[in-house]
Amino acid sequence: MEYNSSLPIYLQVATDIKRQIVTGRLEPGGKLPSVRDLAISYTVNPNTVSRVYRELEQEEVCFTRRGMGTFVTEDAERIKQMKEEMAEDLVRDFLEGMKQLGFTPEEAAVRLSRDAKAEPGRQGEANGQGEAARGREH
Amino acid sequence: MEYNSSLPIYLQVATDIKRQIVTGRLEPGGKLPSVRDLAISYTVNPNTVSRVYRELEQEEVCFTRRGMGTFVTEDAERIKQMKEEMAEDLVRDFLEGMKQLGFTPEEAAVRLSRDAKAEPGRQGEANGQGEAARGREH
Amino acid sequence: MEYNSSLPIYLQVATDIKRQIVTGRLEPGGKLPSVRDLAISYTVNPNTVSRVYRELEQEEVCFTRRGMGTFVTEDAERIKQMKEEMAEDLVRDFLEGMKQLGFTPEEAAVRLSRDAKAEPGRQGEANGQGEAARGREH
Amino acid sequence: MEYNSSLPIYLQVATDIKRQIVTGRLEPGGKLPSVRDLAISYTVNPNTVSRVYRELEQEEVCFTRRGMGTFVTEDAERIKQMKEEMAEDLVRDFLEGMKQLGFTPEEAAVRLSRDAKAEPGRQGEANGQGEAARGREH
DNA sequence: GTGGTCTAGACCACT
DNA sequence: GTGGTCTAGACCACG
Repeated sequence: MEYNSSLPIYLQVATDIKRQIVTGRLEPGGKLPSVRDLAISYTVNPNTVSRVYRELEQEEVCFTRRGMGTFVTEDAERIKQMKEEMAEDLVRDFLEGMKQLGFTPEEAAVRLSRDAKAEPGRQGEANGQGEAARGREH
Repeated sequence: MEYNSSLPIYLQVATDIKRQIVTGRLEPGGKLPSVRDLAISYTVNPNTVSRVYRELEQEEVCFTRRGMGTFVTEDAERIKQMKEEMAEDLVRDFLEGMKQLGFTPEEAAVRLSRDAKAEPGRQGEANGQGEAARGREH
Repeated sequence: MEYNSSLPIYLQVATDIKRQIVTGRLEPGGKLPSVRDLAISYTVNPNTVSRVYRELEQEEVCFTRRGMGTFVTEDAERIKQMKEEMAEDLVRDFLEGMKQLGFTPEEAAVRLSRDAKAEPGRQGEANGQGEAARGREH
Repeated sequence: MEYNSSLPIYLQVATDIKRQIVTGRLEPGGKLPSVRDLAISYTVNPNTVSRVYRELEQEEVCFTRRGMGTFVTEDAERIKQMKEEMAEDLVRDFLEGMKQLGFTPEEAAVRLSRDAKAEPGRQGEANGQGEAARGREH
């Protein structure tokens, strides 16, 4: 994962976790790594991971059982909803950017459709793993 | 303009200027503010603005006449081309983000078309002014 | 190296580096001195050296790896091409100077051939070292 | 004339005068402009022009008659000799530059001959006038 | 006035 | 350790 200094690290990590959840790499009800392990794999401070889990809990994406660990929500509907929200954010940002270039939403959509065809979907390749723990010291 | 600490300020300012050029708020051949004036309006150091103008020159978007000032290129073709490039970048970033959520380009395009219709183009509003100098301490 | 105040120092240093590259004193792919070291050896500010390296990168003579350093391009063809460009510049300047004295290019060539014979080539001596850091106060 | 800040202005002006003499634009025995007029046409300080004339006198290119003005030497041989010297300087600088690029004098001569043919002599055009008084304040 | 160059010194991200 | 960015302030050449 690449870090973007514009956002607090904990939010960037949280987004990365959420992506793994909405794409099914992390299964509903599945156990998340321990705070300590996740801290190591992302090369961040354990306190930061704690904050990540707190954030995810607040968004009702995860839940914690004392002594057991942190788990992905079992609410498939909530996961689907979250995927929607994240997609909406991307759409909104894209349209905003295009607007700043002088394109109307319709023009943006036309353009995207054209380009999307040029670069057809390769679903299998879409969510490669292995970009997990590229760190940053803390 | 909002600053995003992930990108060097000089590139963010450069992008802002380019947006004003591609949307026609700055006319081909028109004079850009002086280094010092732009430094004041963006609340950055004059050296930073120099770097912005140097960057824009390198991209052949502007040209400089010593003692006269810095000007928007008169090459309308270049401006059009730049607008294309900037739009391509947004499209690429959007598709990449959607891909990370598990959407194929086709799915992304479908979704965008749907949302674009929901929020129809308001051409008149597209190029709002007035978001000039929101500062940054120094 | 002797400084000639007519040209910005960063270009003079850049030219010096390029000379070392085209003559093979600096090898393709080889590491250049760090910004700080070069700043010391030329007795200039590190920012000036940064600008030198930026310039060389723009000319595709060098490339940079963050945290690793700056390196000579591995593209031998580019180096050869650059040597041609630099030679062309010298030829052009020479012919221009002779023209201002009233010599045609042919006359200039004849004269040069005569003088070149008088001072025959000493290939071994051509790439003398040891003219490194002759300073400049700061 | 373009000024080159690497050299004292008086030497740059002197060189310009000498070029006009060796190319015949200023005739042997001819009168040079007054200090005051030359100062105006070059936009420099009259003291600077005085120094120019002093320099030219010392090189025996000009002579001064009190109350009459400054004149080009009538010694055609001296003029021819000076042209030689100036050409020699150019040749030497060119060969030095090529040597720094790794070319032997022979190689430099070969290259120049080739390029000189590519850009054949246009003697009539060689010494255009009209680039006299492009100034510089003082 | 304009932009261009240079210095000094700071802080950051990356390895 | 590496280079990249930014600031502050100085001086210069050009018009």
